[in-house]
Amino acid sequence: MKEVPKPDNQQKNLSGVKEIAKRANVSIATVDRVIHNRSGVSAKTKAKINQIIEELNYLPNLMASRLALGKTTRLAAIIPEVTEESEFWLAPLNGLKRADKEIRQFGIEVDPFLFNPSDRESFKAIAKNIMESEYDGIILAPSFIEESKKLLDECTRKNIPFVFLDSNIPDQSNLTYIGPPYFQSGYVAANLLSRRLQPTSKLLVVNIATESDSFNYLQIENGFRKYFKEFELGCEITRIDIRETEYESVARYLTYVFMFHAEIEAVFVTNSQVSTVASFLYNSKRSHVAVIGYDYTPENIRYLRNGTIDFLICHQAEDQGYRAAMSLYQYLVLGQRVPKEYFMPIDIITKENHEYYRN
Amino acid sequence: MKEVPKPDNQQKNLSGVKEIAKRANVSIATVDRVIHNRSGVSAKTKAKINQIIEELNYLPNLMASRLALGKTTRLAAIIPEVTEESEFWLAPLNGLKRADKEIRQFGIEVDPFLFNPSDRESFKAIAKNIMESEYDGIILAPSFIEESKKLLDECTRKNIPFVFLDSNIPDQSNLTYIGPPYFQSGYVAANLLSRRLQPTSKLLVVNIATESDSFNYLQIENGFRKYFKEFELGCEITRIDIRETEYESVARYLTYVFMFHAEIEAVFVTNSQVSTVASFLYNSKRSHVAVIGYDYTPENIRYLRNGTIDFLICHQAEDQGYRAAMSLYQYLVLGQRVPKEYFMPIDIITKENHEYYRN
DNA sequence: CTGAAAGCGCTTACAG
DNA sequence: CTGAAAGCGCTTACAG
Repeated sequence: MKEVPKPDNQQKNLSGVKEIAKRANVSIATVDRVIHNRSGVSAKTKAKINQIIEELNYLPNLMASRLALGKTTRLAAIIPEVTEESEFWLAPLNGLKRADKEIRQFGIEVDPFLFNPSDRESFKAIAKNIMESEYDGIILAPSFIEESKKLLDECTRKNIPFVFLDSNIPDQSNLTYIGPPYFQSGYVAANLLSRRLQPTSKLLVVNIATESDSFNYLQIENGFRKYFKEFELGCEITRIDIRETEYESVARYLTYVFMFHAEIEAVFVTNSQVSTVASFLYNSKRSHVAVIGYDYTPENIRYLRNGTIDFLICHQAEDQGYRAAMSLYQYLVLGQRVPKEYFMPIDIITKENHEYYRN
Repeated sequence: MKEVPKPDNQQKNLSGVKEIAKRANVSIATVDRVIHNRSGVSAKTKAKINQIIEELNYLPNLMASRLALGKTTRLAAIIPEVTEESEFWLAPLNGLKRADKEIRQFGIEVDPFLFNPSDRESFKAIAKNIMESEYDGIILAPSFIEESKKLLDECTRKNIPFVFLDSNIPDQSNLTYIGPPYFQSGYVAANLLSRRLQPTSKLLVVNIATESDSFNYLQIENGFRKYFKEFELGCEITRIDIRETEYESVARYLTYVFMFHAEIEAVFVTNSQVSTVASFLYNSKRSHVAVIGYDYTPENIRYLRNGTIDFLICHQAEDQGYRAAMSLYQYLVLGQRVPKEYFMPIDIITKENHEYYRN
């Protein structure tokens, strides 16, 4: 059908700045001023142009706009570095990179800055660096609350939008929060575990974390307990906080706990450190204990596959990074509105479905 | 910091067609010819230009290219219409619309065409229509196999890329398949049900579908049975095919089945019609029967919430539509390679996590 | 086989 | 307060 000559370029773009200018009897420069609400246009012509814009249902051509602007919008993403204890953060980082790759050609750049999650100073140094570098938007995993707030106050003053990634600080002027609904997530964990329990079973809740003000686990635990209360399950819940992440320390604590509570039938680990607990249970031949925890990390998947971990709850970590960047893009570049919160789904990962999961 | 004058435009783009042209001592028109592999360039200059492109690590500016091209790429999406029995298709349709909205500004347009899934003729009519309309790419839910093949042969002849959505036809020259891994999905269903069963339990597999050559359910059932075989679970599996979708017909069949197999403890419905079965079980007060089925439709969610359905397996139907369109965009516009298969995750939806699910 | 020129739709100094 | 003109990086007739 290629040979059929198509009468193509007779109708030129009937709703560009040119057309508006023509109809309003002004130059395109003036139209441009009105479109961007810049000063220096008489109220009268401004009104006229705006009316024509309405009539024409004008939408600016984004490609042309970006091309002419020629400037690049820069986003800084501040997240924990990826180490053995924070393997989780590989996925959000990948999501940020995917976003960068996708929108770079439209003049948006995403620069990741990785801080050491057990070192406040490393965070401060990065925050300082960023504030000196004139970024147009910030993506932030607010592990260190006070330090984060300081940074964000400055952003607010400079009118730089910022989004929270993976955990939220209430009452901030963030553009949006991209992350899990922690409370409900804990509730789901409880439900899954309860399917394996008797009303009289004993369970253990384990929180393993070093530094960081992370309060996510509190919401998780609240959701978890809510479930047992709601259904009046009489399970005895022991909880333990471990401030070290190495296997030896964790094993020592757990050995101690199991000494006093040998009948524990189920363990809930409130974050991705679940593989360490699984490792302990595996090594100490406690295969009957049901285990549930968080996140799609290689170690966790290993223990999911060998049956030590029964469920992993995941929140599409890669997508969190991607969406965090994209919401700034939507806001800054496309001028779209962005919902104040974007909750990730609560994904249930088992041995059977894990291989098709896209973290 | 705005007042600091930035020495900006001194370094112009050092890797555009202009720069290449300068270095190669040719005009940008010639560079353009080489970039797009058009004929009419001497082997020698072609080689030289290609070398410079290498050196400069040149990547064309997509915005400028689309802007200059001025033409729009048109994608046709052929999927079942959304009716009471095919509510599933609302989500992929929404995904297609989301893609359209997102890439329209780059000159790509996604046109949905909805056929009646129980009327081959409606499909044929649409196929004919599309073949006459010069689309640049096709998204197809291949419910009617022979008719689809006819359409796709023509696409292949005309060199129009096409992608399969939600179900696959083997051995076709499709760009990609976007949809569930059906076999494994059935396997997961079996695993979930088996958690509720004794080794001697009886179960029922129900397939409800009218017309359409859909063979997805076969893979699902194979995966389902594989699980029971693999773990040597002695459960007796009854299966039933119902070629009507109205409640009355389904209820009649099921009444009959339960007459002979009163002890059925679990039902697996191989598609989104699970709400009809749930409705029957609910009405006949068989709340002890475990139920699992497919898809996040309003009716299904209703029965998930009231506890009749225990699990829904979902495959991110909205995203399927979105990704189907985006893979054609990637291929046609961005010139990227696209994986031959993109399997959706196997999502497990329960009463507890459904409200955060993004279908 | 090759190049000069106009143009895509918007933006931005600059001059008035 | 307003406009003419050059330019963003690429594409496309058209002329040679």
